[in-house]
Amino acid sequence: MSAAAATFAALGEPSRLRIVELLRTGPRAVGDIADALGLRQPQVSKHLRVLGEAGLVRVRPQARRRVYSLEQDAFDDLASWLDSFQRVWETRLDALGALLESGAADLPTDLPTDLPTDLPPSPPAQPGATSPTQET
Amino acid sequence: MSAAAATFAALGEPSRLRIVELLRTGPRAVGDIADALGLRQPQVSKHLRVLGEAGLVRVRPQARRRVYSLEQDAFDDLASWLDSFQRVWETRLDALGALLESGAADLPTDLPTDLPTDLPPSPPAQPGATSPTQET
DNA sequence: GTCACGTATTCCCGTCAAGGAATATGTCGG
DNA sequence: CCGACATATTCCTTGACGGGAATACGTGAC
Repeated sequence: MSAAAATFAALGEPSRLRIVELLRTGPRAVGDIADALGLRQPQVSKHLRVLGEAGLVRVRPQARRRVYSLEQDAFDDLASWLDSFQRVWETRLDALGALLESGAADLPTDLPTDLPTDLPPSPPAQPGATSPTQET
Repeated sequence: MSAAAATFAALGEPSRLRIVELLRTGPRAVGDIADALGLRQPQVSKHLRVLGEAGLVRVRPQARRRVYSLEQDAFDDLASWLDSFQRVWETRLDALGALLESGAADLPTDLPTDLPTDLPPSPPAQPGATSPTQET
């Protein structure tokens, strides 16, 4: 599994995502995380293990406690992965614009000129609103 | 499950991530995706459904085919989610800078850029690497 | 050494999701 | 209407994952 997929899989678990978002406010020990999120300590340890294997957190033993913090590099990698998508839109829109300006009204039929507009009755899902997915 | 978690979960499946990365090069019909990735058509349809419910792709019926393309909004949302993490580092670095300027500043400029509770400078973290536990 | 504390690991179990195969739905051409 | 093509859906099985409970490990205090 690609590293990116492992990263996404780790973040795809709600409890783990909450842990990551909590650590966004600063490093925390295992017990503190469990307390803050209302989770049990063993589950938190398990989740932290997965997050660690995905390179998302690092641990620093401090006396008897183990303080976890976010691993910046992982988020940098995520950002550059995302960047490779941002450029897609720009490139495609530029290409479309150039094509239109060049007087090419005879667009090939297989040219995807379908960026904007119509959306068939399918996924209204968007972060920030609950998806119509069958959620238990 | 938060919408962000659903998005990450969708991308956390290797085949789905490959589909998304393929669609980065432009819209594709289901059969073309299956052919390009060496997957079977029903599985591709299932994955596309999940991606659609996560708001990551949209579909445009075109004759007998259904052409899928990336949904830009989902990636914008991901980017802003990531930004909220980037600011963490900046904030801390700013705080560090402010601290230096505020008078305690006779420190060398090559001060290790550590977080609130000092970090040893050694981030070999690459996605797909090892656990954070100190392998002794 | 012994104990208490914090954390990691193990085992068990229920659930869920992914792949395979078969089939249903939908759409176009004749 | 019918057949061919493209895609979606269903059923089934199996493996992985998450939570609960109990326990092992490591470290500091006495």
